[in-house]
Amino acid sequence: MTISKNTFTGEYSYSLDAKGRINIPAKFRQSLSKNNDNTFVVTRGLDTCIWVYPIIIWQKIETDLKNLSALSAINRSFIRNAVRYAAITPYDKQGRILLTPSLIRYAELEKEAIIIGMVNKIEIWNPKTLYETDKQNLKLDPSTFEDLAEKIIL
Amino acid sequence: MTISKNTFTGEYSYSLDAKGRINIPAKFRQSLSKNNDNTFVVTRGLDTCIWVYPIIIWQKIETDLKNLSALSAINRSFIRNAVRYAAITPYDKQGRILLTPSLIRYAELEKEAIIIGMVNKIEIWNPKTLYETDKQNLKLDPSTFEDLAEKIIL
DNA sequence: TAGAATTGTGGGTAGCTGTGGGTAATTTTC
DNA sequence: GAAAATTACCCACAGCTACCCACAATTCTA
Repeated sequence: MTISKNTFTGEYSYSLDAKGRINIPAKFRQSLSKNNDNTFVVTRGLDTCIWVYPIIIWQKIETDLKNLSALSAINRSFIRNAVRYAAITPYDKQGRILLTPSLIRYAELEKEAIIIGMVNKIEIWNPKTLYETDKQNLKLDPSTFEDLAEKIIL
Repeated sequence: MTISKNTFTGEYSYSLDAKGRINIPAKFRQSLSKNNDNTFVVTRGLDTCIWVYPIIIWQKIETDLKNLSALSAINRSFIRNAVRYAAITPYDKQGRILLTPSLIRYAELEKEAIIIGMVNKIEIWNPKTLYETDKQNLKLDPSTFEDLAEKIIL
């Protein structure tokens, strides 16, 4: 396997079932490194979607958060917002993870869902919301994209 | 099991009963390392909430406190608050801990309570108070938030 | 191309979880 | 020292979750 571990690309259409479970594409599961213990962490994304991390990546975030002093009110608020909506979910024998009702509400998920590989994390979207967000983003300053493209691609 | 011990994430709604008992989410109890002996330490939080530590973590904090300079006013008041109201509470067969009347009053707790995993500790809130505190925190310096987010999440 | 293996989706059930309440032991009060 | 109040420990039970199995559709393979 030459493809690097814990890296996700591509877009897939999956369905959320009545119990709040959703399948993670087999390709994504196969990309997980062994030490992830078949486990993801789900949390609120910055857009109207759910972010899914391999637990190994999330543990790095946890460690950093542990090192913030609780004496500062800003730190406390930051930690609270960062971890409040996070849930650790190992996937079952069929490769599905369980989403919390709170996250499903936040991402406005119904039955149909789009799963997108975002390199080091995965996003889960309601197709309609994704379409609307894409449309909005087209209006953003294109030069910003060019700056990013130069930094990353070149 | 690669999932780290004594680490708590997520938000849950639980109820405080007439005897001052409250359930600790099963997931949090399962995250406790064996040497905690099914026991937590509860004390006043720096916000209007109750802080709950695994006893092992609390012992580490006590040691650190002893090493803090007694000269600094903030340290003195922190020590006074943290230690003075601390109570050791093992959880019962149903997974509940007993809160002291003094702590219940301090956190303005009524029947409904929100329990938040804060990585290395747990917070217990009155939902209303939490909502108000959230609103207040929006007024904190946003640039600090962004700095933290860039350092930690990316 | 046909068979085998894998993948995505749905559903059933045993056991666990959260919540309330009871009772015996212990402490407090007069 | 007895009565009252409090505490610690136990049981009950409804609702939910984790785990299991089934099966159709798709992909792989020889």
